[in-house]
Amino acid sequence: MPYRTTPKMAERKEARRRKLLSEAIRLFGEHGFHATTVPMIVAAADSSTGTFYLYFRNKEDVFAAALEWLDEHITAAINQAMAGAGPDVLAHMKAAVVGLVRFLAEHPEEARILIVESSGLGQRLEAVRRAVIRSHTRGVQQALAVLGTRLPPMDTQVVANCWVGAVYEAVFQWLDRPADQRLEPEQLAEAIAGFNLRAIGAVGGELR
Amino acid sequence: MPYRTTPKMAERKEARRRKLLSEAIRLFGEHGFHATTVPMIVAAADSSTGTFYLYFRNKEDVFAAALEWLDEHITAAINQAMAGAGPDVLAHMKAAVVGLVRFLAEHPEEARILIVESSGLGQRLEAVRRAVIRSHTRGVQQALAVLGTRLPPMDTQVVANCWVGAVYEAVFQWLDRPADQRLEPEQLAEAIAGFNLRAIGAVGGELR
Amino acid sequence: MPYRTTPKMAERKEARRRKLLSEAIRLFGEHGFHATTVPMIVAAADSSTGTFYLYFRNKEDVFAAALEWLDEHITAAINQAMAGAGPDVLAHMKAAVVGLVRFLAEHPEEARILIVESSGLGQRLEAVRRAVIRSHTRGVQQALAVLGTRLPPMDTQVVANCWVGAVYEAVFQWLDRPADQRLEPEQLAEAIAGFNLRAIGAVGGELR
Amino acid sequence: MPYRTTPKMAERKEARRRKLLSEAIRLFGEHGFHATTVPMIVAAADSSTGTFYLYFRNKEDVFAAALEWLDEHITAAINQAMAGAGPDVLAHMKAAVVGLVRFLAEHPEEARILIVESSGLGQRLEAVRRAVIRSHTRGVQQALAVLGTRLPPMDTQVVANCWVGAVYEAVFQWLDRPADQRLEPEQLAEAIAGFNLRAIGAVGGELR
DNA sequence: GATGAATGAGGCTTCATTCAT
DNA sequence: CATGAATGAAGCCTCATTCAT
Repeated sequence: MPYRTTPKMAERKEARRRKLLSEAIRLFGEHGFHATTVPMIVAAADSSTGTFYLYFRNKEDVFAAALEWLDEHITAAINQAMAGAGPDVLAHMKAAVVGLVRFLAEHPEEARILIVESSGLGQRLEAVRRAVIRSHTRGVQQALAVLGTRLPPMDTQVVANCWVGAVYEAVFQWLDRPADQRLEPEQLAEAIAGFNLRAIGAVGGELR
Repeated sequence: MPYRTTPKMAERKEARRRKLLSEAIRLFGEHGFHATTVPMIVAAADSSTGTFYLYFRNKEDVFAAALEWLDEHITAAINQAMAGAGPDVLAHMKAAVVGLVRFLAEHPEEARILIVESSGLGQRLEAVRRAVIRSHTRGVQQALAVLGTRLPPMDTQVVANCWVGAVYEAVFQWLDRPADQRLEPEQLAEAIAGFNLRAIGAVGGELR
Repeated sequence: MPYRTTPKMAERKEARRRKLLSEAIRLFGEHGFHATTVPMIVAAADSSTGTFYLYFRNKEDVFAAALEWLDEHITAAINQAMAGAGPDVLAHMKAAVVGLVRFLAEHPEEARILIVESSGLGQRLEAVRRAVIRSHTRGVQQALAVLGTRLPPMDTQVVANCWVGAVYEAVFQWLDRPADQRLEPEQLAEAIAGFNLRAIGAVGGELR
Repeated sequence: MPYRTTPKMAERKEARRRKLLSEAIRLFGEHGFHATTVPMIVAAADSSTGTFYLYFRNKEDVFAAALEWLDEHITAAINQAMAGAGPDVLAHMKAAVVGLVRFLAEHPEEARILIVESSGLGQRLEAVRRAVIRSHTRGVQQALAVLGTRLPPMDTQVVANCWVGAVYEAVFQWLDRPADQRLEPEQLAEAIAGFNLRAIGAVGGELR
């Protein structure tokens, strides 16, 4: 008699996949793509090689899934932060920075997969990784476009890259220090946002 | 007749080492640490594996040497740029940015070893890589210290990181575009320097 | 109410087994033993791994069943062909060849499991495969024994092997050509039978 | 000082390769392609995995080399046998059979790689394997062409396949028996040659 | 009976490093 | 000094088989 897949089984399947993915994210963040082995991942997830390949086509695939996960969560964190920021574009931009910094600060291990590795992953993965950062860059660029002529004259492409680079580098260096020597995340966010806002000509929340 | 090491021999030795190192830098930049193999390096340098290990303890060692080479040249480029900048600190800082950007733009392949995947090397190499960037950060921080109270209130640690992050990210994204879609290096440098200077409160070459 | 195995259930069971087996035969013929995986078989048969192991002990088992199936059908085809051949032994032998060739030509995919890679299965399967061919060889040998002294002097053992080898090789090479470049099966059978009959000294349907 | 590759080294290299290849041939013949593992080969050759991949691109490559080796030696054996056979075409054909049978009988382990495996090796290998047998078939066909109208009417394509199939099957079945129950190789060769010659209408060394 | 998720042994292959020549 | 053949540890991945549902 044709038994069907029970909802319980589907749940367990999903749970397994999530476990594998979350351990993979952690390990990729800690050791990078190459130094993280499939055996390491399955051991951390209390699973087995076979199971791993049941859920992911290969090691690259799980790395891509990790980046995707990160992308979604970063985007959500930024959107949520912006949602509470009122109508002003500058306030939005600041909120986005604060949301991003807060997220990165609260998920240090996951965040590290954005720095820890770069090319040498085959074109495919590097492209995905770049896309994550590039999507923020685009957001910044759009905001700058809205501000338009009120800005000092500047190349918005370059400025957007500077903006994003400033955020990530500041956060990563912050993550690199021992936890007891770190600023409060809020202060960090404030400092970075201040830097960037001044860089586009805003003073005291106003473009002057 | 007892051999002596003639100057000529020493020259040849040095030349061989340089050849190996320069090919290694190029290949690391192109493919990353893991995807670059020792056989690839020695083939490119018309040498042999045995000889490679005569000049470098191992693959990490040559990567470290590559980073060191890059550090020296970047530092030299910056210092040279600053040397022609007059007495003003702000002018110095701008000159440093311009010098750095110009160097990275002129040595794209070598520059890439700073972003290119290098993890899973034990902490050691990653630390070296960080050190290169950190040394610029320190330079920026010192300059900021000199400007002292004339600056808007800001955490100089964070600001220095933002400053450096802005430079590198903007340059790397610039390198990522097809050559015919790039700004002129000078314009790029100008845009980045403008971003950073505004971010520390400078307007029109003056701290407002 | 106590269950009894209804005839209908037994039918369905048998049908399932047949489906699995026939798909397995097809796939083994197409890809060989190793390149055919259990998942491939169950997918082709719209079944599941679990069910597969309900009907077959393991992958070797289904291959053995495939060979057995082929043996039975080949034997039946030969017997049927011989049944219509009148009393003459030579006519019987010719009819057997024709029947075999016709069957192989009409079931090319199934026939291929006799040539297709099947080794590395322990001796067991290879032995089964050999047995199929050997049984024809025995048939030939018995016929030769009946003809006895009317034959030219020859080692019947060797001759029987030659006879069978000639049939299979000719058919397999025939199967290897594109369908539009093949002789008609009847002509093929005629040619092979002629070869073999001449080889045992028969000319014009008579032992010279 | 640029040491050159000494002749002694080249010798050793060649010896290593030969050792690996000959052990591979033996093992392939014994167990077939799939059941023969690279570790098995290197262990038998007192070598190491790394060395194996120094001489062969992969496992398929060494199998191809094995087939090539066999092809060369079979061809040589046949040619040598034919060289001493006088001017008559029939005598040549008989000599070829005798030469082939003798070679296969004297190299039973190597010969087995021609039967033991077939498709499922990727197209490439199967093609190579087929080519070995097909080249004999072509030789037979050419000889038949020379005999031309003196032959009974027959499809030379089919006949050539029968001819070759008869030889191989008879030899392989012969190899399958325990050594003490085998005919003498010369008698075997004689019997097979007799079968084939009669099959093309030759009686007593003459086409009648 | 039927299902398919889970397992893990074991295969192939790469490449940093050594050492005899 | 220079060479490159040899090594083997270790990684990725497949797939036959089991068993809880």
